[in-house]
Formats: sequence, C-alpha cells, structure tokens
Amino acid sequence: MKKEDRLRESKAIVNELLVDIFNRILAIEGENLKSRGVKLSMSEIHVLEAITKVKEPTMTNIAKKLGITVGSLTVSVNTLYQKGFVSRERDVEDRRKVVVGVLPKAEEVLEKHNDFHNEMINSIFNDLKIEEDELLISSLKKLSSYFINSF
Amino acid sequence: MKKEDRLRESKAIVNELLVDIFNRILAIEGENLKSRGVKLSMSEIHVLEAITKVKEPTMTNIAKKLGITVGSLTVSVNTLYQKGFVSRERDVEDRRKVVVGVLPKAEEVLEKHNDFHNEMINSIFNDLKIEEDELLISSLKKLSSYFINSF
DNA sequence: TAAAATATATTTGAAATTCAAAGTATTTGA
DNA sequence: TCAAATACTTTGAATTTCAAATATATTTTA
Repeated sequence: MKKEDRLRESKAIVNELLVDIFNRILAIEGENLKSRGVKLSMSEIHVLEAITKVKEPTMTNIAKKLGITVGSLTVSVNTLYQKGFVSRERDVEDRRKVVVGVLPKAEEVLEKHNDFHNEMINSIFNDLKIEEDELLISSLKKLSSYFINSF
Repeated sequence: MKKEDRLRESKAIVNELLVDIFNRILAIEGENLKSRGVKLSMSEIHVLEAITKVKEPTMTNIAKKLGITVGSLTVSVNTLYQKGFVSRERDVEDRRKVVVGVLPKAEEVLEKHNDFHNEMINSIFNDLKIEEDELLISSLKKLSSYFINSF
C-alpha cells in the first residue's frame, strides 16, 4: 500500500473512532445501568460523576466540568436532591456558592457504573492484547491531552 | 514504574479517552457548524449523514443506522423535508417503504461538516506526528472494530 | 462607605429530542 | 383470500437543555 493511502486510511480510522463509536457509548452505558436496576439516566450519572471529580464542587464548577449552563444544572440537581442522591449547602466562606456532595445512595450507583467501565476496559485490553504496547499508550495519552487542551 | 502500574495507567487513559473526551465532541462539532452559518442541529446533521451512508435509505434502515426508533426519525425527517434538505418518496417496488434522499442544500452542509472533521483529524496527526506509527494505527483499527462488533 | 459592578445560583417558559403506543397502508404467506 | 407481518406516521409524554429574568451575596470603585 502507498504511503499516502496508509495515511488516509489511518485518518479515516481515527475519525471513525472519534465519531461513530463514541456516539454509541452513552446508549451502551445506559442499557447496562438499567440492567443493573439503576433508575437514573446517563445525564444524571454524569452529574454525579462530575460532583466527585471536580475539586470544589460548587454549581458553577460542576456545570463547567459538564459543559452545560448553571441553570440546567440547577434543574438536574433539584431532582437528584429530591430523590436523595445529593446533599446541598451554602458555602460558609462565600454564601453565594452552593456546595454539592454525593450521598451513599449515589455512591452505590457510581460504583456500579465504575464496574461497567472497568469490565469494558479489561475486556478491550484482554481481547486486543495491548497491555505491553508502550507506543500505543503514549500516543493515546497524547491524543487524550490534545482534546483536553485544544477545546 | 512497575508493570502493574503501567497497565493501570494505560487502562485509565483509554477509559478517559472513551468517556471524558467523546462527551465533548458533539458540542465541539455543533459550535463549529454554527460558526459556519449552519442552522441545523447536530442530530439533524447525523440524520443527513446516515441517509448518505446507508445502502438503501428507507426509514427503517436509516433509523437502525442511527440507533433511534423509526417514529423519532419520522419526526426529524418531517422538519428536514419542510426545510428543504431532504427528498422523500414511496418505493415503487414496495409501497410501504419510504426512500429518503439528501438535496443540494444538505450536501452543502455535509461538506462543511466534513471539512471540519478533516481539519480536526489533520491537526491531531500533525501535532502528534503519528502518521508513521503503524502499531498505533493497527491497534486503533482493532479498537474500532471491537466496538463495532461487540455491542 | 455607599453605589455600582460582578459573581453565584434559581426559576421559568420554550425548544429539541426521543420514546412508546396506537393507527394506517401495503405486502406476504399459509 | 385473509390474517399476520412489515413499514411508516401520528400523538402525547418525558427528558434535557437553554436563555432570560430574578434574587442574593460579594467585590470594586468613586
């Protein structure tokens, strides 16, 4: 195969990976959670995840992490609070801020979600036998940081 | 670094790539289209793309490609038809089927969308200098087919 | 310090997306 | 032929999200 053709093919594969495949992951995750008896939607799961990942979990910081408006987040946190998944209190230092936290009920769900991710990743690694591929890993690391920093 | 730690790190990176990053691609694409004066939503773009990609573009085939119900697709095609982006006609062989096609107005939009994808991919390849990395490409190819076939 | 500007969050009304269920028309096959 | 299967549309409801308006608290500035 010619060099240009290889390059073109490579680009097509990365493009496919980034677009076609990733579109399905949400649905796959959602179905998995439903099968494990979790009643929350994926977007609610994402809110819970973001709360645990962000350093100072105020409404603004969580919304930024999620890429949604603070208004949208308020709507979502309202129902999560109602259902008993999150705590919510004013910051004592700066009373404009609301600090959100996940309650045990949420941790249970997040654990299930995390289990699924681990299974998925392990299955990929086993099937593809890529654990020893240093070059792949370092390239993926670059690819990952590229997305984090570029947009 | 120990072997187990390297493995753990590798898995974390793939997980991050599959989860954190893909969540943003839709929004990134949407913003880009808006900046190019395109009035359609990403979900409408996906419908148009699916129409061009599927072999026999009937409602059922297009919906299957998209992973949505035929009812949802009908709603979307209704507005795309109204706005003059797609054609719509009964199959002469089997009059239950509706064959959908993209009109010039849609091709224009798809071209812009495609331009963006190419720019994104080219910029990744240039920055990372990975075009010669055969191993990466073959692994990504496996990763890609893994997702296509496993779910 | 008091007023103005800024920052944080909530509420509300509307739009978009999607689904499930019910309904219509056409084709298939027993 | 006619009952079942297939292809599609319509409808009503749920979810998600946003923008704009509103409310408070804090910081800046005049």
